[in-house]
Amino acid sequence: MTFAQFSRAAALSRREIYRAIYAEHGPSIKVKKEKTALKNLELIFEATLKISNRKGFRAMTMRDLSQETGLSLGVLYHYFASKDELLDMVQRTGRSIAGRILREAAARENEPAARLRAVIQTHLFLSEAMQPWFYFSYMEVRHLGDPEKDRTKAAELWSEKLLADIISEGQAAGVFAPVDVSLLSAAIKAMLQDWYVKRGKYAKRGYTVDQYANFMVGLVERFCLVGSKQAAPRQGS
Amino acid sequence: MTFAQFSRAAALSRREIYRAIYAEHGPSIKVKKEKTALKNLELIFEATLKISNRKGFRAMTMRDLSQETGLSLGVLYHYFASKDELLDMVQRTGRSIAGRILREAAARENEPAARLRAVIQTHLFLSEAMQPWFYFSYMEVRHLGDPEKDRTKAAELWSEKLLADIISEGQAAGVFAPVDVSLLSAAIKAMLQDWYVKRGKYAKRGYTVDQYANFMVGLVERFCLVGSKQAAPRQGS
DNA sequence: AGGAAAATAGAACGTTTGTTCACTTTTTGT
DNA sequence: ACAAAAAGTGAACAAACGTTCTATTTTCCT
Repeated sequence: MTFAQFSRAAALSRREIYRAIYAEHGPSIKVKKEKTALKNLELIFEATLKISNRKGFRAMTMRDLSQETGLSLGVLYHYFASKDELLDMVQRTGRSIAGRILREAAARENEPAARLRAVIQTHLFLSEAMQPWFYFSYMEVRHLGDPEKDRTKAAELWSEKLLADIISEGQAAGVFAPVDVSLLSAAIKAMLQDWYVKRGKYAKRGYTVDQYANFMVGLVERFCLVGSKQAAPRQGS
Repeated sequence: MTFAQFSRAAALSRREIYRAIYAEHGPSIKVKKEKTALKNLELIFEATLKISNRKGFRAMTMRDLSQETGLSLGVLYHYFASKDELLDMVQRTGRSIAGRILREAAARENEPAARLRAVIQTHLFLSEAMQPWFYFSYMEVRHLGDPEKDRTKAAELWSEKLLADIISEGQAAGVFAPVDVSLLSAAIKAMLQDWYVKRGKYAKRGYTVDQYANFMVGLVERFCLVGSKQAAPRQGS
């Protein structure tokens, strides 16, 4: 699978995302007309990610947000009750989308090696398509209230366990070598996260997400695939 | 090398660290007697790392810092001119210590495979000994002013280039396979960072830094060492 | 076109923040 | 023991913040 194929397959249109937010947070949002609500929700979320990912959510002021969106302070508070609630909304939305797509990808394959490859690729493609969201979620966990913080950490552990289960299954089937499952899945997660946390670095060096995915899959398979081809791994692409 | 050996070898005594800070920031610090200066500097730095690493430097107030250190607001400002300068001081100190130790470790070995192993181990052991510092530096880059931010990023790229150069050298000597140098050194960095960013996760699972170091070295060597032993990698330790 | 409903604007308010400074307490040198 | 120097205190201040609210503009429906 390539990133281009993934983009076509995954239903990730912006319109739908904001429609889902509007539907879910209906009671909290004091705007009646869907058309203006969607337009402003997109403005607000986009600006929040842009400003926060530059200087941090805590350092972003409501006046920053007002200026960037072109909306007045009063209007902003028609979409959330407080700045903290805005933080929760961004967090929740990203998590629910990411969870859905990852679950679908893991269910599509059966054979352990293929499943492992699919989850790695899908995670990378997803974080590529939603980079600001992933970066935000990663950097702002500390500023969440306890309930939302717990949910975020649980989601991260869930995706790591998804990897661990696949590896364990492969070991039981004899296709993966008996490496330390917990450490290997943690290492895979670390590399997955690096793609969206250090996105700028990879862009500057001219790497595409497809190249990174190929490299990661090669690295992981060469480490734990039993009887992996001993030919030297290829460069980049 | 083990972490215990590293701890004994590296000169990392707290007294010396704060003496260096006091010596370097002499003109900015309005306290004449070295003894009280060192005592309070340690209180301030320790408290800054503790509070900031829980809720972020920006969210830490001077009153938080005053309460945690037991020093009054007025006294705090005898050690730095502003909150931003405190941020810079913490950042600079950690960077200079880390840079010195890494440089020494890289110079000690000659053969590429041994050097690579030494740099990985030293980086891990160092971040283990100074975990709060590393975590702080990683999470608060965004809140630095431009000059200090540039220096921090440069230091990170320097350590990545240190890895890349060792790998390139090993490839030229024929001991490393022709893998993508830039991607491999980036992946190594990602795993090194995961150790101190997710320190709590690994602690909860009962892993020591020595186990993590062995795993990482095994993973990397199995990926790029030409003619690496095909025996299945051992579990954990 | 005109009036009701929805959306928008931004001045104003109370809090919290970083920072200062006149003052008190402690330590030092003789 | 005592003055001078150093260290420490916390009330006070201005700026900046999140949030509210009334007044105004725009949109919608008939």
